[in-house]
Amino acid sequence: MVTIKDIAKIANISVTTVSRALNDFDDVNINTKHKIQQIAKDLGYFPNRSAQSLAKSQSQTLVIILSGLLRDGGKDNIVYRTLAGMYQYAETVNYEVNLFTTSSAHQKEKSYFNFCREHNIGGAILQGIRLDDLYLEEIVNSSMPCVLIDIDMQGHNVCGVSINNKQASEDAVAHLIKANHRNIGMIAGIKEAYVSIEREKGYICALSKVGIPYRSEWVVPGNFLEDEAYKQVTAILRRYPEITALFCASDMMAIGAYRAIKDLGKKVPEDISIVGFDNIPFSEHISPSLTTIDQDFFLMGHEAAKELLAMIEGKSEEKKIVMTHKLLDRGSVRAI
Amino acid sequence: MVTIKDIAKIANISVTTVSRALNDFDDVNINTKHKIQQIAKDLGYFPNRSAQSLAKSQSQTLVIILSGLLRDGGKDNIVYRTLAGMYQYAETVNYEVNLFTTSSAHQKEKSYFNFCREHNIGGAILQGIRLDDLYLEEIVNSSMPCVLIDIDMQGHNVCGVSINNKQASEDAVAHLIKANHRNIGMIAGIKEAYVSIEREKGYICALSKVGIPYRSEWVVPGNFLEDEAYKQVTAILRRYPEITALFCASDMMAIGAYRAIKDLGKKVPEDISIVGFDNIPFSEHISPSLTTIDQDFFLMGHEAAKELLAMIEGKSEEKKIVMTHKLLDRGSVRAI
DNA sequence: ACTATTATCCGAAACGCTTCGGATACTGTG
DNA sequence: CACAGTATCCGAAGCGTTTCGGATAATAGT
Repeated sequence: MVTIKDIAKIANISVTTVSRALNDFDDVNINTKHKIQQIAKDLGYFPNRSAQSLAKSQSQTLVIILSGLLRDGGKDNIVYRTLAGMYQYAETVNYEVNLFTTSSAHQKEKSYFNFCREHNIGGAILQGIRLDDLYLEEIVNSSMPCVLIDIDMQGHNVCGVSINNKQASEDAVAHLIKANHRNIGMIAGIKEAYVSIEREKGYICALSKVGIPYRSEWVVPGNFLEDEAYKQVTAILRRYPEITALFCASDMMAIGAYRAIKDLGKKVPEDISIVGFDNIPFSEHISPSLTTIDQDFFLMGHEAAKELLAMIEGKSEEKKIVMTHKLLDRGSVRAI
Repeated sequence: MVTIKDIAKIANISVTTVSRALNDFDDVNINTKHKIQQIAKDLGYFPNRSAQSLAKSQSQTLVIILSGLLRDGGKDNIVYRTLAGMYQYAETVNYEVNLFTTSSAHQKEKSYFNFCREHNIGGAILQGIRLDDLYLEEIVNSSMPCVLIDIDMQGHNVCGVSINNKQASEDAVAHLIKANHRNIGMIAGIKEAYVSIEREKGYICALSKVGIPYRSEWVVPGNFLEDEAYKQVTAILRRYPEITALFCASDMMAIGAYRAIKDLGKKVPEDISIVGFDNIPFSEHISPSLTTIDQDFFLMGHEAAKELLAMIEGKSEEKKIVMTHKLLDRGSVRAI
C-alpha cells in the first residue's frame, strides 16, 4: 500500500506538505503541489479512508437507516429508488453511503446513534422506521443531524421529508367521490407508521367534506402487505356488499385487493373501483392499470441526502421538506 | 466519545488489557474481563471502526460493486434481493456491507480495486458488471478475493456464483417445444453480459436437439429493457407472423413483449406463447401470469457473501457455485 | 528450595492521516 | 537598513485501536 510517506520520501518533502498539497491547501507552492500530485498519481496513491476518518474524527459518509432488507420485501421498489436518489446526490459531493438496517440494530443491541458514533458519521437518513421504534427517539434527540423520511418529529438538527400524505389521501378519495362513489372503504397501513395515520386522516377528511358519514368498520388494516390486504378485502366485501370503491394506502395492498376481488368473482373497476398509493412500477402494468398517488422516491432520497449534507455542514436548520405528489388517473376507477 | 482509554482509567488497568478483554482474548483474567466488559457497557462504549480498521489494516466489511443504482432501474428487484441476501449473511458474521457503483467508479476514475484498497477491504462481490467493463479484469487479476455473480472468469481468489444459464434457457425453450411450438423467437439481453451469451447458447441448443433449424434473424436484442423489447417484438412479429412463441431472456423484456403483443391486437398465450427469465415479483401478477425461469437472488447474494468470507479467511479456494433454477409453469404458454 | 511453567498484565510502537504552532526565507515598505 | 508581512514549508502530537515483546507474580514440578 502506498502511503503519504512514500510520496514524501520520493518528493523529498515533509508528510505535512504532502497532505496539504493533496488536500489542495493554498499554503503550498503551486509547483510543489503539482509535483506531489503527479507523484501520487504515478504511484497510484489513494488515501486510506480509515486513517482519514480517524484523524479528522469524521468520515465523508452518510448513512441510511432502513427498517430492514427483507427477503420478500422491496417489491414496491421504494427502498431501491430512495437509495438511488441518495447515491446520486452523494456521488456529486464525493460522499459515500452506508446502509444500516434496524433488524441488525436490534440484533446487535446497538442503537442507530451508536452505529453512527462508531463510524464517525456526521448524520443519518432514516426511512421506513416505525413510530414505536425504540431507537427513533434517541437519534432524534441526539444532536446528530438526521433527516426523517415519512416521519414528522421535531428536534434539534432534525429535518423531515415527505409528501403531504393527508392531502394526497384526500385527493385520492375525492377522486372516487367525483366518480359518484359514496360507499368507499379503506385498506389502511400499519398503525405504527406516520404515513398511515395521515392517510387515514385524509380519507376521513375527504368524506366529511362532502357529508358522507365515516364508518370505522369500513377501514381495515392491511399492514401494507399484499396478503393481508387480500384477506381484509375479501372479508369486507363479503360483509358489506354495498361498498363500491376501495382506497388502498399502498399499491402493494391494491394488488392484494385486485386478487381478492377477482377471487370473489367481481371485477375492477366494473364492480369495485380502486385507488392505490405510491405508484410502484408495476401499478401501470397490472390490468386494469391502477389509479394511484405518485410519489417520487428517487427525488425524495436525493433531497434527503442534500438536506442532510447541508445540516452536517451547518448550512441548514431543522425544517420540513414537502414533496409534491400527483394523482395518476388510470384504469381502476369507474364512474357510477 | 468514550474510548478504550476511559475504560482503562476507570478500571485502573492498561489499555492493552482493556483491548484484549473486549476482544475476548484468553490471556486476561475472567474477573477483570467481566469487570471491563461491565464498565464498557455502563459507559456505552462502542469501538471506533476507523481506528480498528486502521490498526488491523483490515475492516470487517464486504463490498458489493453494482453496475449502478439507476433512477429507473431496479424494477426487477434483482439488486434488492441480492443485497438482502448479502446483508443477511453479513449480519450473522458481524460484517458490514458497503455499496459501490460502477457509475461512481467511472466518475471518480477510481477502480474497484482502489476503492477496496482505500477502505482496507478484504474482498468484493461484483454483480451486474458487464464483460467489457474496464475494471473487471483488474480486480479479477488482483489477489483480492472476489466473487462474481453471473460472470464466468478464472483467477486467483476468484469465485463465481450463478445458475446454469445455458441449461435454464434450454429448459425454457424445451418447454415451448413440448407445447408443440416450432417457430420460436428469442429476445436476447445485452451482448456484453455473460448471461446473455449463455442464454442464447441454451436457446440454440434446445432447438438443435430436436432438429429445428436456427434462424439468427429470429433472435433480436432487447438489452434487458422493457421498451427495447417492446420495439423489437413489435418488429419481429410484424415481419415474421409465423412465429408462435417467444423466449425472453428476462422478465422485464417479457413484459415489454406482452405490451407489444397486445398493441398488435394479439393475445398471450392464444396467439403468442411467452417464456421469461428471472421470476421477478410481478411476473405472477401480470395477466396472464408469466411462465418463467426462477432464480433465487436472495440465496445467491447470501451464498456469494458466505463464499467471499470464506475466501477472505483463507478457507476457500476459487470455485464455481452453481445455484439451482426451476421452470415455473404458469399461464403464458399454450400448447398448439 | 529452586527452577520451569503458566496466568496475567503492561509499555510502547504502529496503522496513515491531519493539524497546530511555529520556522525560514523572501518581499516590499518607510 | 530595519521591519512587518507573506509565501512556503515542517516537526511533532494526536486520532483510537491493536499487537509485539516482554515483565511480574503465582503455581507446579523435582
